[in-house]
Amino acid sequence: MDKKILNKFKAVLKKEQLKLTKQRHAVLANMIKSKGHRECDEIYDQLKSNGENVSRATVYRTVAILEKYGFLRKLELGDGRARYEYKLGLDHHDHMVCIECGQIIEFVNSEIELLQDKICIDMNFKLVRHIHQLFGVCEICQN
Amino acid sequence: MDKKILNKFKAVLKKEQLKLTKQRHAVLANMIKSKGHRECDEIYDQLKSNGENVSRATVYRTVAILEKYGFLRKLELGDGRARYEYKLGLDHHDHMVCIECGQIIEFVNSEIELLQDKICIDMNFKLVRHIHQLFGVCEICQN
DNA sequence: GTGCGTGCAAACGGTTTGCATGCCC
DNA sequence: GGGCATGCAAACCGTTTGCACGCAC
Repeated sequence: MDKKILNKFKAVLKKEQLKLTKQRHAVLANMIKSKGHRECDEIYDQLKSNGENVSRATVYRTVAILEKYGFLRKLELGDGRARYEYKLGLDHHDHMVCIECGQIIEFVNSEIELLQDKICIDMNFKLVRHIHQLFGVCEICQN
Repeated sequence: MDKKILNKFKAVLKKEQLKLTKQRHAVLANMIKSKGHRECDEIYDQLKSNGENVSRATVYRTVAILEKYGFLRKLELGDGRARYEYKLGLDHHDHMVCIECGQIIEFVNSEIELLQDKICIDMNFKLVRHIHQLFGVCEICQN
């Protein structure tokens, strides 16, 4: 794992009086390595097939910590399963979801972000985070 | 209930070979009357206190039908409980959610809608529906 | 050594479903 | 009268949690 990231993780854990266990390290390392939009069970299975035994409960507990401290972003796509993506140091983006094949495509639009900020300012609403998801049919599935 | 809406409901049911039961009528009437962002249990409880006995299962089954045919919109706010709002004939809007008090504020921005459409055209993505939710602290809760 | 972290299995909670009965068409 | 709809309770499923043991610090 990148030393800078690991140090940041260590610093966060220390500050919160949490311990750097091999399970926590394994979950973070795995999330950094495969930068998709991943369900907890996927993470659990992949760790298991790597011979790194981390229980499902610990995966859930760890991604919650990683989300809380900004290493991961949690996505809710409305199908009852949460996805996580690694986000530290990466630019913000939103998601298009194909309702046929489930593919998730990222998109960026700074104009929308600005309009969004303006709405919040106008309405005196202190924006903390947002979800902007476009559901439809991707190019491939249209054929 | 407005005759026009009822007729539309009847037409949909007929086309789908479904029956107009008093439970289905009660759920739709209730959704029209109280135009909030409502959980199934809320609908269930309110019907019950009106003396209209509709089982929880039937509420779930009915809102699913009403959503499918465009009478309701389903909102997923990431807390594991779905909300429904009446939408037939009303303008599209999106939502700001206060993370302190849970209040849901509606907002409209046609510029964002246009940009959104443009992104989809550019990426050859056939947009079906979208979610745009702003999470933050409302004016009241900032004090 | 202390006390947080883990694994396990059970609990949770919103939602869905199988089945016998009810009622719209 | 036929067959979809309902109510009930059980099942479902992703996620959370209580508890005894383990391990980082």
